[in-house]
Amino acid sequence: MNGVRMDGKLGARVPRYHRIAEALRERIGSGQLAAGARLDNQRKLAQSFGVTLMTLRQALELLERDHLITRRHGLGTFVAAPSIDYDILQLRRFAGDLSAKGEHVATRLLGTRFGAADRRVAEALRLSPNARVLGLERLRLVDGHPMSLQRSFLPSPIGDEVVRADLALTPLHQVLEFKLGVVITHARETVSAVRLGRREARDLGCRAGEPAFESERVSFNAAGAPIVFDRVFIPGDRFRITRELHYEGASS
Amino acid sequence: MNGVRMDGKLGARVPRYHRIAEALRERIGSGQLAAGARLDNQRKLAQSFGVTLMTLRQALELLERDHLITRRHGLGTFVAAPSIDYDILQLRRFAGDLSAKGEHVATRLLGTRFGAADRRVAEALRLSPNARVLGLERLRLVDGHPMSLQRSFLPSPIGDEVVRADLALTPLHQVLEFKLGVVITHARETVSAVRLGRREARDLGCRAGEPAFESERVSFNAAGAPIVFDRVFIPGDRFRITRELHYEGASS
DNA sequence: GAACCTCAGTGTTCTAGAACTCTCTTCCGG
DNA sequence: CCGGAAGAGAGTTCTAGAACACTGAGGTTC
Repeated sequence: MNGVRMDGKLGARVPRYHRIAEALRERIGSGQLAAGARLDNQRKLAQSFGVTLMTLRQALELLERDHLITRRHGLGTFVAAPSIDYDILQLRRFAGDLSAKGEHVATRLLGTRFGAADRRVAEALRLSPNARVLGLERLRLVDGHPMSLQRSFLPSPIGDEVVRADLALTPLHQVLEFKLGVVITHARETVSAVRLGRREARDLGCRAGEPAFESERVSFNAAGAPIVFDRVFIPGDRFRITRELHYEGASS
Repeated sequence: MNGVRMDGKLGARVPRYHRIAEALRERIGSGQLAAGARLDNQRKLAQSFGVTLMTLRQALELLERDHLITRRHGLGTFVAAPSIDYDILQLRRFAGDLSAKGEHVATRLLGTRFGAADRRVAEALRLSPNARVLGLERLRLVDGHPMSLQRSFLPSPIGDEVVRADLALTPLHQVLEFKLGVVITHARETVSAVRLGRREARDLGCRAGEPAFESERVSFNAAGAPIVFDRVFIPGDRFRITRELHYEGASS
């Protein structure tokens, strides 16, 4: 990173197996290798990349660690169903979380609209029912595939400012922080398992009735005032929550 | 050829590099290798275990993935600082310990049975596929209503002991701790959203196809050996995950 | 029909090196 | 005193196999 290797001769000192993994990642990302498809067997792959079996396997190792493929002894190597681990212990935000794993994350703004808050939104934001709020609808894409549908609601004073920013380019939390000086310090999140509604399913490119996570989150600033309410839908086959638990019991 | 242990059929066939990782894990766990200590260099370690560098490195790979060691190019291999995750530790279990909330919780034992481990179970418990495991099926009732269906799997040596206890009366973790001296110190849990199968729905008293949480958990003892695998189903309308998030001054 | 056997295809483990890179220390020339 | 060169010690990448183990399919036997 810092040590800039500009000396042309070596240039790319990326290990062979990294490059192979990259090439395969490409094939998977581009759809050339669809989810569930079986790759060539390892010996063939090794030969086609001109490396040893061991080297190829190192590449597969990388991909498996990222859940891009699964290997099954005696059967073959398969493109994994797209599914993402959300390490619930890491409080990093969604986008940051995934990009840390080397996936390409994009956000598509589906629309913004002022309207009346529904009951849950009003309650969460401590507004009177039917108060005017700004609603944002965004689709998160991971490697080009829809991952989650996010509906955010902001109280109209804040919303008035936010709506002037280019949300297609600037993440919401940056708009809040740098344009409005509002910093989110904590949040409360509730996750439940639901059936996808028709509209949500359409936007997410799957069938209505599919099981999904629904996460409702209220974010607060340091003063404890609610700033934004998010409702996120994530199809169950594209997402997992993992966490580590530590039981202390021993010394008590 | 090399000391292959042909003992019986159970648990044999553990790859060399797994055993080496286990041995090192032991040294680290016992304090023989303190945090921050540098291990022998890889070639020496390989020699002392009587394997090739490549094989030894596979063992180190495992340990690094578990954050037990860190490797630094040009410097050496070090026992990792026990840094990770002090804070958030919600020690309560995901599906357990609802009793903390004052509800009346009961457990009904639906059945116990020895059988062959399925792929996920075998993998999680590090057994060979189709190894014999004890399966327990339990229904958790909160205030008399079915809340969750829990299927637990234990390796047969442990299962043999467990099955003699009166699980209708004694919680599993107590049986493990007081009858077998096995203490669960940590676990890894993965939660996904699924559709309930017919059998599960029947036991839980709801309709097949309903959205539900599925939690898979592997519990480990202090030595890092997997002890029990749990698969829990909870209908989506009966349960929510709630958590508080605190964003530190991370400037990213 | 059920249970067993065998076999081809595929992933997994392991060997015995060789060459390379990275970090730090030491030493030499200025 | 400073700055670079040299070297030692450590991790990393890669080769060219060989032997082993798992899965599923298709026969064979009872």
